[in-house]
Amino acid sequence: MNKIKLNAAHDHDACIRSALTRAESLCQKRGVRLTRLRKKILELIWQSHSPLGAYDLMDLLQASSDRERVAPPTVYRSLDFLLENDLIHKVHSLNAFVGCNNPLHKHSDALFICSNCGFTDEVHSATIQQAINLSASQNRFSVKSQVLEVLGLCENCR
Amino acid sequence: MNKIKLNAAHDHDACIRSALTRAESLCQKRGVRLTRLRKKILELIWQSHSPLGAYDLMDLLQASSDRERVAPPTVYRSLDFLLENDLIHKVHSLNAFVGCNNPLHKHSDALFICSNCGFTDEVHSATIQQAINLSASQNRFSVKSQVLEVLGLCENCR
DNA sequence: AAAGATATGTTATCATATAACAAAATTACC
DNA sequence: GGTAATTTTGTTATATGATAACATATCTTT
Repeated sequence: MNKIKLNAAHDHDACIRSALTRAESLCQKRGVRLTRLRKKILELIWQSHSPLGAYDLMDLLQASSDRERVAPPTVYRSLDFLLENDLIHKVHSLNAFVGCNNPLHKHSDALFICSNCGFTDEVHSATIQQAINLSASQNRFSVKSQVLEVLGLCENCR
Repeated sequence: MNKIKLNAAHDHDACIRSALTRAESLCQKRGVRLTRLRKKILELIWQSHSPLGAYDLMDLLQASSDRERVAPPTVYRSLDFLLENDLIHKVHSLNAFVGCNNPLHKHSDALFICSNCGFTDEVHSATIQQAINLSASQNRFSVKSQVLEVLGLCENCR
């Protein structure tokens, strides 16, 4: 995917800052620790604003700090922490991770991922959820979790 | 996941047979070749009726035939063929593959996957699709493809 | 039967993710 | 403040999933 083309409506710096601020307060509220490493990784994910693989993150960490290259377990542990605390999502179809917009909601949102620029939008739609729940109940299926990843072109790239 | 508990409504042998028959005629119609290997792999996938990983398939192939263990590229090439011809789906959240029910439709269906027995049901819901399309258009996003995987408990396991 | 095309075999390697244990940092408690 | 307990990070090795590149075999057409 190419570098993201920021659109006018999207102040990316503000977006990153607010995501980090929300993460801080959420972790404080939950009594968990957003350590320097975890925060750095979350920041890198938001800076990209497009799905990043764990090994991409390892490269970025090495580049952004003057530190040694961290090993896979280090980055995966931070990713696990961020996942558990709803601060990021895993994009299964890409083996990659993106920032989560609304970590406060127990959400099962749709991810709209631009295959050109990588811009990823997390959308909560009650309509989609109702449709899935209806289909589940018609098939006598009880839903525990779900993955909805939509690939296509964002407003700027289409 | 455990062995699948077949329910009364599901005649598994007939299910496999009909899937293979449909695959045969579809390939004939399309002028592509359902070779012995590809057919065997498709059969193994349907026998399981639950998502199988590529390496699981390698094991099963070895066990079911008296042949040597096939190497990864061999099985992945067959899987690619089956994917291209809409005979199977990839379950991204499990890195696994399941048989496709309706290979004739250009479909983007929901997969309901039982996390207990692995039974996987492919459901086409116009309601879900409409909801996704609506949400996409509201976000000025043009959809190319989508992945909807619902994990939970099937009728028998809940 | 030969040539061309398609499919499969083989070896090596890349990409993604985790197990197991050691060291360091943080927190809790006295 | 100092020590124990807990949590986090570092390190090494390895598991798991997937593909590249090239060789051999099989099928198709003539």
